[in-house]
This record gives sequence, C-alpha cells and structure tokens, in this order.
Amino acid sequence: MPIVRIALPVPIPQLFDYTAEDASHEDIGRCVRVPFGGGEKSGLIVDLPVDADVDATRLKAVRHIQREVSPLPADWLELAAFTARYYHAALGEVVALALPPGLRRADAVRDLAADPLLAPSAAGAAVLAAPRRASRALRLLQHLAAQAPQRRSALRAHADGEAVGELLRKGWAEVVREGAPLVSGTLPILTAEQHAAVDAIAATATGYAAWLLHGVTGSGKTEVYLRLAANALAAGRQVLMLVPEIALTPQLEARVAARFAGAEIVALHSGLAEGARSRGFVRALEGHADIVLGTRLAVFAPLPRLGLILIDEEHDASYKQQEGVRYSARDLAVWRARQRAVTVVLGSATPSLESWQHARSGRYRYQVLSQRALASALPEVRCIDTRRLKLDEGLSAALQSAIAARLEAGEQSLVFLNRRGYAPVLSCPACGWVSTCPHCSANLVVHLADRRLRCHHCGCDGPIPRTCPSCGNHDIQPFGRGTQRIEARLAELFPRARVLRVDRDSARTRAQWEALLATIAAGEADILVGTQMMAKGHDFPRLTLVGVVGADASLHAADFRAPERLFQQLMQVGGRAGRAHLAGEVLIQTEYPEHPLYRCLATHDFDAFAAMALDERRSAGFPPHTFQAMLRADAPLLQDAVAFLREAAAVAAGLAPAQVHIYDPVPMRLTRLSRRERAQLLVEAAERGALQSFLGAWLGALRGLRTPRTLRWNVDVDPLEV
DNA sequence: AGCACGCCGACT
DNA sequence: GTCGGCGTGCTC
Repeated sequence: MPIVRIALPVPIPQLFDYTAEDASHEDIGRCVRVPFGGGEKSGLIVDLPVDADVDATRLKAVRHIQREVSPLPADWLELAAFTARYYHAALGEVVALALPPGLRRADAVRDLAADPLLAPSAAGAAVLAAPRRASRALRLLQHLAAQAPQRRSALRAHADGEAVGELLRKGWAEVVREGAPLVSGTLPILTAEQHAAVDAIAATATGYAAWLLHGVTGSGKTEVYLRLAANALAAGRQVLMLVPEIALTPQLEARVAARFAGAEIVALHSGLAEGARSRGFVRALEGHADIVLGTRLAVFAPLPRLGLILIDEEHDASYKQQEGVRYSARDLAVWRARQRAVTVVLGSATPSLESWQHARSGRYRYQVLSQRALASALPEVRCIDTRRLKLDEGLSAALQSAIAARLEAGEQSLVFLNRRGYAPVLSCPACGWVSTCPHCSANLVVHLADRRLRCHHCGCDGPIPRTCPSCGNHDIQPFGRGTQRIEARLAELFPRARVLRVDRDSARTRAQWEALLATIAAGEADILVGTQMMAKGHDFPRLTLVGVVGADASLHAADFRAPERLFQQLMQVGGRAGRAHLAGEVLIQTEYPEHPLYRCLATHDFDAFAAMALDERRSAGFPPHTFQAMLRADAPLLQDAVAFLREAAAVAAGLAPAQVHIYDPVPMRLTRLSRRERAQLLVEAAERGALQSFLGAWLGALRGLRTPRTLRWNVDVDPLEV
C-alpha cells in the first residue's frame, strides 16, 4: 500500500504519513483531506516515501486526493520548503499561507482550471456573459483577425460560445508561440536612461541575474518593467510582478492590460474573493496566466514558464509579513529567481539599505534612472528652521505664505503629517491626567471629527469626556496636533480654500479613497492634509507644494531603521510635488535644518544618505552588516514573557557559538497591546549561516520548554522592527 | 493549533 | 456526589 507524506497546518516541525491505495508519484504536490486527531484536516502531499517514519499500524488512510487540478510542481515545493527552513516555520504552515484557502481545502472544484475564455464547449458561453472578460476576448479576436484575415470566418461565429473558446485556445497558442502581437498601442519613447536600463537588463535575460533599478520618482521605472515584460512574454515566458499594496494593483493591472491586450493577466492578493484567488492561482499553475501581478503572497504563485520577476518599491516594508510566518516576499522572490535561473529586478527610488549594499558589493547589478521622464525638474527642497519661530498650530508663517502663493496660482498644496486624529492625547492641566488606552500602553487619540477617543493600536474607542475623569476639572484639553487639527486650522487661515484631509480615517473604504482621489484629480481641492497614504503611487498633476510637519520625531527614534524610513517617506512624498511644466517645492519644518538627513534630501542625494546610513550601521554592528533574529514573547503579564525570554537566553548561552550574540530580554516599545504584554530578545550574528544553524538548535530546545499556557512566542528572522 | 485526557474547587 | 478549571501530551 503506497504511503504519502503530508504537510499539515500545525505548528510542529513534522510531516505526517498516511496510506493511500491509489497514490503514485504523480500525486506529490496534490492537496488532500485526511483524518487528523479527532477530526479532519487538509494538507499537501510532499513525498511518497517507501517506508513510513512511524509504525505501519498507526497509519490512517487518506480521505480524498484533489486530482482536478495539476499538482504543485517540484520547484514550488522547494520554495515552500526553503521558506519553512529559513523562517523556522512548519512546512504545513507555509503551505497554508501560500495556497488559496479553497484549493488547500481540496474542495471539489469545477471550472477552476478552466478559463472560460479559453476552454472550448460551454465555458465559451460564459465569456459572452461576462462583459469584462469578454471585452478582452473580443479585443484579442480583433487582434487575431487583423493579424490573420483567414480567421474572419471564425470571428463571425463569435456568438457561438464553443467557437469563441476554440478559436481563442488555438489563437492563443499561436500568439504565444509567435510571440509577436502581444503588445498593443503605441509605445512611449524611452529616455536614454530607460533605454540603457532595458538593454542592460535584457542582456542578462538568459540566466539568474538580480538587478537593482534605482529610479527617482517620475523617472519611468514602470515603463522599463513593461519593456522587460514584453521581452519575456515574447519569449513565451511568464512574468511575476510584485507591488507592496493591494491598493496599487488595480491601476497597475489596468496599465499592464492596456499594454498587453493579448496577454492573460492575473491579480493575486488577499483582498480577492476566495474563488477568484483560487482561479488566478490555478491559471498560473497551469501555465495559462502570462502575467501574475500581486502583493507579497503572489510570490508563491506557481509559474511553470517563469521568465522574469519584477519587484516594485522593493524597499517597502509591506513585503515583510508581520505575523505568523514572517517571510519577506522580496527576499523569497530573489531566491526564486536564482532557483529558476531568471532575472529579477528590484525597483525603487529609495532602495533598502540591504539591496543597496548588495548592489555595491556586486551581488546585485545596478541601473540608475536619474532623470525624470517628462523633462520636469526635481522639486526644490528647503528646510524651515522652526527653532526661533512662533508657530500657529504647528504651521510656520513661511509655510502659510507658500500655501497662499499656490492658492493664488490655482495650484495644490499638501501638508504632510504622519499623525492621524485631532490631537494625540487629551490631558488635564490641573491634575496631569492623560487619556490612555485600557488595553495598550498607548494614549487614546482625540478624534474631534466624530467626537471619540480612540486607540490607534487596538481600535477601541469611547466618547470624549467633558470633564477630567480623575479630578473633575472642566478645562481638559487636546494636546499636540494631528491631521484633523491641521485641517481645521488651515480652513480658518484660508477660508476660501477647499481643504481636504486624506488619511486612514477619511479614506477608510476603497470607495472613499477613490472619491478623494477623484476630487483631487478634478482640481476640486486646494489644500490637502495627508498622512503617508499620500506618499504612495499616485500622481497629482496640480500639486506643486509639499509642506512637511512634525518629521523631527523620527530623527531620534529608538529603531535604527527610523531614519531610513523617514528618508524614504519624505523622498516619496516630496516626489508628489511638481510635474511636467509646474515646478515643485518641498518645505520641511524642522528644528534640525543642518541634519545630514535633511541635507541629503535637499540635494536629492540618496547615495550620500545611504553611504552615511551604511557607515552608521557598520560601526553599530547593525544590518545589513550583521544578521538578526528576534524572539518575541507575549502573555497577559509582562513578567511571564520576560521570564520565558530569560530562560530562552539561558538555553542560548549553552548553544550559541562565539560569533552569535544574544542580547538581554527587553519589554517591547509598545509593551502592552490588546491586553497582552510583550517582550523581545535579539540575536545577532556576522554570518547568516551561523545564525541559521544556531536558530535551528535553539528553537528546537525552546519547543521542549514548559511554559504557562497563556504564553505565546514566535521568531522573526530578519526583523524589520527592533 | 485543536483536542483529548486528567486531577482539584463550588454547585444542583 | 458532579461540572468545569486549565496543565500536559499527542496528533501519522
């Protein structure tokens, strides 16, 4: 009786063997349902061992093997195995996160593998019923018809679903084989730099190559991606394109679809309905999807014809999963490119210092786009020294008059402030009471817009008290400033201006966000007040002034990555200012106008900033010069978390080689979160290998420790927050 | 992670 | 006398 070895979603580093009478090697990579414990679980067949690793009498029989879709290929299983190994997670957990839920459950699936567009028979009729997809089908038909007039008879038969499906299937194969007519429309003319980048990157397209594409905002990185994608498609290969956020997929998808009318484009992200995600995944798996575009989880899309990986905004922290299996999609994508011997392009205007270091050391190749594509100049960046100024609700006279000038000119201004709400805290001047969250070690933020006190960490909220809850004082006041307060003051200062606030509160839903974007694009707003939401991905043609308020806080933050993030954020938001024929200006209110970070911003000198930051990292012994892992523990009481970490440190002392350094356990910066208290223990090593082998032994030992049942712990390899 | 088994306090 | 607390251990 054949034995199948199965990865199940349980947090223990074990695989489970079952019998399956009709199983063969063809079933490796297939989803299964098996009896487990009292109930039933779904998992993935990862091997067909000759012998079970437990006594044969203990084996149970597999209930169901999902054979309606192709098995996950060997390279996919290797990717999952590598992920499990590197991030010290169970293989079954990685599988659970990498597979769409519906697929993993091994549900009976009909039509999952079949694109209604391409499948002959009844599915063709579905094309005609689904307008969005059908329009793509018809575009392709027209395309094919233009290319090959002899197909016109088939085109006439488009009312017959079967004929549509059949034609498309045949036509598709031909298009892919011939490669030529995938690209549609007139192509924009490349700048010399774009041209050079495309040529250089294309020249390494025959094997593994990692490229850092360092392109300033507006330099046209996307156009470079599209040209490279066109090459890959023409060669009959699939393209994987990663973006940081779900919000950025629709616009990019539209742009990609407009360019490659003949290509099948699949979006993959966590915002999709279960069916859509499964369908896209299977389209990729079966080799039908030509371009897979998605967020970090798309790095797990199976791609039998993979030819190119593109990672946009590679520095973005969203590529790192911050819970469960804490993988970095960017790093896995690079691993995958090497595994599959394909090119990977990491694009950014402000590369992560890790990637920057790799480019400098020659591990990655490097291409720079230093010119804006539309001949517009980079914005002028200046600091406003606020040390001796009297500020009006945080706004300097210089910034106010700059805003007034833009108003006069009919242009837009943005006041950038990374703090939501009206004021970060409500306080009582009489007794010193401040509004604090009952569940977190954080202040409750005053939201005057809906008259609530709200915790930005656990989300709990309550009404704003009229009197001090501690002493009864009537004169309690909001302290500090957030976007709502700036918005209110700007409305007073500029009564004729249309002030629009753009933050997570005003753009809570996708529809609200799009309505705001439309308002801005239509020129129906004069002054925008926004958080980092405003920094990402969108162009505002009439925006010519960005005023930065309250940035200094990040200069001296405890996290050694805070300056890197601040630089990236300001560079990004500054890039919103000025387009085409309108010159842009960025004014930074600061008490440290001489700070090197601001000076580098003013000269648009990322290289100088990176050199400086890398130097600091080197002398402090921080990444990318060292490698880190963080052990985090949380429990209802801090003492339990710390006690566990102390014990873990003691275990580590007996295991760690000299080059692995174990720090002391410390409470986390936001110690209390949602009624749980958290502490962490940093481990650092000069070599990745030394860190990894230590982690293996250490975590194995930790799993054997007896801990209170309320205690939870996890490990974060290459943590972003320390 | 679930979910069983297993040994000690306040209730019909 | 039992229902239920969560400590401990296993799941092929």
